[in-house]
Amino acid sequence: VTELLNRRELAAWQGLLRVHAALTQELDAELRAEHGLPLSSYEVLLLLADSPDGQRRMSELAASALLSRSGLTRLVDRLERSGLIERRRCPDDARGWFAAITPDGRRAFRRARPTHLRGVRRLFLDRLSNSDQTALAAAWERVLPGGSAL
Amino acid sequence: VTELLNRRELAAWQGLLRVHAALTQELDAELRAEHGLPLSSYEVLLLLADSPDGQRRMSELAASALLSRSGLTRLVDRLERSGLIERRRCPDDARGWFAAITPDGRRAFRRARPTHLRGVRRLFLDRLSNSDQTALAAAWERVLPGGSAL
DNA sequence: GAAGATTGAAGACTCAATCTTT
DNA sequence: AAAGATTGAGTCTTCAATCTTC
Repeated sequence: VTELLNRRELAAWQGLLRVHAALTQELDAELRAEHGLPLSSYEVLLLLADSPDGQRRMSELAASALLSRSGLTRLVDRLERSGLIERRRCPDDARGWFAAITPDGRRAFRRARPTHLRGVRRLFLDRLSNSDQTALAAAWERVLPGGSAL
Repeated sequence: VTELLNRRELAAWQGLLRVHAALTQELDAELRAEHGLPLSSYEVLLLLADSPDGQRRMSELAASALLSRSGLTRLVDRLERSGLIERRRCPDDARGWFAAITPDGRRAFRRARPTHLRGVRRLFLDRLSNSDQTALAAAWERVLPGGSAL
């Protein structure tokens, strides 16, 4: 049989799964309860609010938001229906589209951001020392260098 | 405005999201391609194979598998349809049910385990030093003490 | 033919309501 | 009344196929 995981390996791996599940569930629930905004929608608004002109290509956005292309299409559909973003044709390439954040979208993002940041601090960052955080960041860089995909 | 995240905090938090997404997607794809077994199903088989008598209460299993009760009910439905596990009445408490792994389930698990372990090593553990792994394990313990829920 | 984006169909998950037993 | 488990309805996601433009 393939060598099983030892205690240290198991703790490192299973902990990642447990912590991710617990944190994303709780953060998603808080954003929905206080702002009617799922975590996935918040993340797209964040990416757009941080972009020059408040817009990004659909496929770029899919990669950054860790979603499939079709998954992003549906999510943008929902956000467009809510009036938080809008689609714009890409002038240089008629195949392409931008997703652009609207004024309503910026308002919703500004309101939701403190909730999210407080949550991330309370559930995650506040429980870690600075050197814990540095160690985590270094580990992530070794696992996925340069923030690349696999 | 609420204080934004600094570079270190952002790297620690965003890295967790990126690494989790990339790893679970790839591990799930490998298990499906080689054994027709989604990662969530593999995890339930693992929990049962490791249990005395190869069985666990439904609600215990839901908590361990990081799923809602109803989510686990559906997953057990699928695994029962595939013949990999079966439901058994709980003798002490007529409200309760056990999910029990079948001989076919044990075979499927034994075949899939090397694929999964190799994947976890290749994508995650092999890219980290022993002290990285120890640091991660310590961090998880601080974020979710005792492997508890929130 | 390949890339950007969308659609149809299906899978998987959650919440709230329900049923049964304690 | 509370706990274990399931169901119905709705949401979110993906894969494969499709359409359009490069």
